[in-house]
Amino acid sequence: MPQLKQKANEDFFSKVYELTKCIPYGRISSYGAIARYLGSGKSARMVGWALNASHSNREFIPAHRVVNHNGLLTGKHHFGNSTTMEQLLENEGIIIENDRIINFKEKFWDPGTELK
DNA sequence: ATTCTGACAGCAA
DNA sequence: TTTGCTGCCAGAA
Repeated sequence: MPQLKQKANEDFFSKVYELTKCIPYGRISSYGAIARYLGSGKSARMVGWALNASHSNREFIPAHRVVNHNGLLTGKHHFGNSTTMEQLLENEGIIIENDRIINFKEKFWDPGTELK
C-alpha cells in the first residue's frame, strides 16, 4: 500500500532509535558519534532530543548506553531516579565514578567504525 | 513568523 | 583543570 509520507522511516529520530538499539551489551557510545554517523555531525543535541522522545517509543531504548563525549552521564536525571542509569551501566560492566565512565574509551562503541 | 529550550560539542580564557 | 560562550538542528509555545 502506498505510503506517501514515509519520511518517518528516515527521520532523524528513527535513525537514532535504531542505532541506539544496535549498541551491544556492555558497550557505550556518544551523542557526537551517533550524530556524525547520521550525517549531521554537529547535531549532537538532536540525538539527545531524540532520546528524550524515546520515552514515547514502544521499544525499550538503551539510552543509558549513550553518554556525551566526556563519558559523563548527563542524562541520568531522565531515567527516573538519578542512580538508575549508572546502575544499569555498572550492571553491564561499565565502571562509573562520580557520574563519569572510567573505562569510557575501553567500552566505547563507534557506529562509524564498529558498525559500518 | 519569532523566540526559547535542549540527555551536546568545540573552543577560548 | 573548570567555566562560559557559540554553533548546530528540531520542536514547542
